[in-house]
Amino acid sequence: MAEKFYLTTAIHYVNDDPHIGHMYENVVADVIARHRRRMGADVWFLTGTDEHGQKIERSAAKEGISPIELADRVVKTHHELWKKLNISYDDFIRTTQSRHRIGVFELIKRIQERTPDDIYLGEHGGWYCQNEETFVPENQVKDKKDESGHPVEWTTEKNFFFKLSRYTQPLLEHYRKNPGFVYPQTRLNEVTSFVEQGLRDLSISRTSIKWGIPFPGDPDHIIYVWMDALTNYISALGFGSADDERFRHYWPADIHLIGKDIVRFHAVYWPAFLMAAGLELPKQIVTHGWWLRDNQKISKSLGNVVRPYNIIDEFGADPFRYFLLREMVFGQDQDYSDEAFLARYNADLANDLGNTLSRAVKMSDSYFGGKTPPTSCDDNDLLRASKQLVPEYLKAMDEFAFQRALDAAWKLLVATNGYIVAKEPWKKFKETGADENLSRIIWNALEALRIINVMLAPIMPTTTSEALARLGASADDNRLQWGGLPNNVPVRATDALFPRIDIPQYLGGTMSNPPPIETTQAAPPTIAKISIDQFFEVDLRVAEIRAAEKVEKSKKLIKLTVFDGENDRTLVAGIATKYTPEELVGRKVVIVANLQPAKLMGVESNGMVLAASIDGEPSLLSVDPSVPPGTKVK
RNA sequence: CGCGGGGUGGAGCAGUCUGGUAGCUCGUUGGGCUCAUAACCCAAAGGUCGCAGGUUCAAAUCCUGUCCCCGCAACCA
Repeated sequence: MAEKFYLTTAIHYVNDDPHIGHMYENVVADVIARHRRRMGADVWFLTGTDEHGQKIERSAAKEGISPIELADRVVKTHHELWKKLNISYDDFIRTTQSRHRIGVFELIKRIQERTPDDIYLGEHGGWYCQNEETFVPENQVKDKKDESGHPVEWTTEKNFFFKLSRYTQPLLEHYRKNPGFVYPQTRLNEVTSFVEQGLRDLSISRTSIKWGIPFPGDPDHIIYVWMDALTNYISALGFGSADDERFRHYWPADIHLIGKDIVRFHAVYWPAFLMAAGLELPKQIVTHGWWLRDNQKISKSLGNVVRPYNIIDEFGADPFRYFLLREMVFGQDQDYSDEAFLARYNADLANDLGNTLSRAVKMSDSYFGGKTPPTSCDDNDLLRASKQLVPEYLKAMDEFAFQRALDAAWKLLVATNGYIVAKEPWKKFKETGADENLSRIIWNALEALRIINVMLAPIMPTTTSEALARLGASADDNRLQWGGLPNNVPVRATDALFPRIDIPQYLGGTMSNPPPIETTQAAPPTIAKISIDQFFEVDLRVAEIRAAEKVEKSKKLIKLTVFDGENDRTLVAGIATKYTPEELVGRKVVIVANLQPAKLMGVESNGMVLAASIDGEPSLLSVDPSVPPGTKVK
């Protein structure tokens, strides 16, 4: 009986098309799944989508469609992409499916039965916006207004709560006993110190949201994000349904693969829910890093979302999959660029892998009548190299160190190239013909390439099948031991597997032309026209800076005392990245004098200093020194 | 003292947990080969591993302090 192996990705939120981060996560999961499968495990690989919540509700409303219509549309792009990327998932869960709802109900029921006071009705306080009919997250509230300027009020509502606080000690205990529970270790340390500060109970329902799963027995309440989303890992297995055989077989999960940003929910909330319900905990939560663009986090608002569909379309899934795993040190963040991809493609895939395959196959083809050589060999340098490198490769694969795994494969590849040069088979063919010695040499090179391609198969499933077939092995060969290549079977010498690419030409000419990167630009904000009267509502004046000091513990803020012609007033400006307090004193600036006061880092600011902003860098508007303070600006 | 990540040859990065001659890819220079995708092979130049202390026979690696960069959180009025 094969060992079961249950692997999940996070479910992806459907408010937008997937980007490189989602792609990376699913590719990594797929590589793990394929590797385990061919090592004989009984793998169940789950991915899916998170479709509930306010954002979806609102995006859909904006487009004038129902939430489910929006979700259906985005899910379609997910499916298409995963097909394109060869993601071999066994199941795809959507949180809008009835099986998911059944699973969530069952989880809540189990918690209520087991520890009745773990879920209770309590009061939740937050900033509520009348216009949007919703609670606004704390960080989007400024001066009692939300991001779009609507007034918000501190409001309380009745919510269901989960008694997370009760699980502080049990969780810490679990971390202590299972140091591998979160990988890598630094993430577990992070979680541990968070839990050590003590946990607060968790609000698990909202009455202000419509789009979601109603709370059992109280349909005014909608089950809130994490209680809903996390449950997908068991609802997909049929948890709570009549047919829960899969749940009984595959649960607990062997690996939840997630991004490092949601480790808290998976390592704290999720195990707490499961403990409360009396269910087994997942064995391991594996966290990966982020893809960055120009060393910045990818975000929609920055408009630097990377969606390299052009790369995938042009080069196919395999080179892209290879790049994702080779370029990133698992767990760390990594910068993305098309140039880096192209460099890897040419150097590793075209020059090394493709070219070596090509030269070896062509020699076999022409020296041995289109077939693999008649004589095998079980004592040579390449055999010894493979005996050392294959275990290294396997160890790295088990540790999610894909970069090292690929390194091991490439060492064997480089050794093969070196072997060919050292043995000079072309010379031997001219001198002595296709004798036994030559047969061994070519066979060794082909056999090493067979093993290399078997190593690479989980990462590049399509091209390695093709390569194995060209070598005379079977396309689904998965034997990592030396000696698997048959004699006297046809090889296929044909076109290049990874044709070299002319990088400057691909990037469209000179360096002065920045390469086309597939990004979605943030839509240019459309600013409504205002009347001149509206403009005059803004009281712009010249003011002189009398004093300036940095605001304590702040990075950007400088507290200014300015003379506006009548009074000294205090205002706070976010310009510390560019200006020191000393150089500001005595300077004349333009201020907005009738702005509502606001508190920033505890300092009240009465007005605003005008500055031009270049990529977030402020540059103060200067005024002719002869202009006296208090002068109106229009 | 908010939390975390990073500082290693020209560029990009491994290596740090489990101290022991500093490694990979790209780039540069010289040579070789011509089977192969103007590719491949060999060799060379290039690093006081941010800085300062400490532990040790031995420190990129462990400890202490310090500087700089980047995220997150809190402040861009």
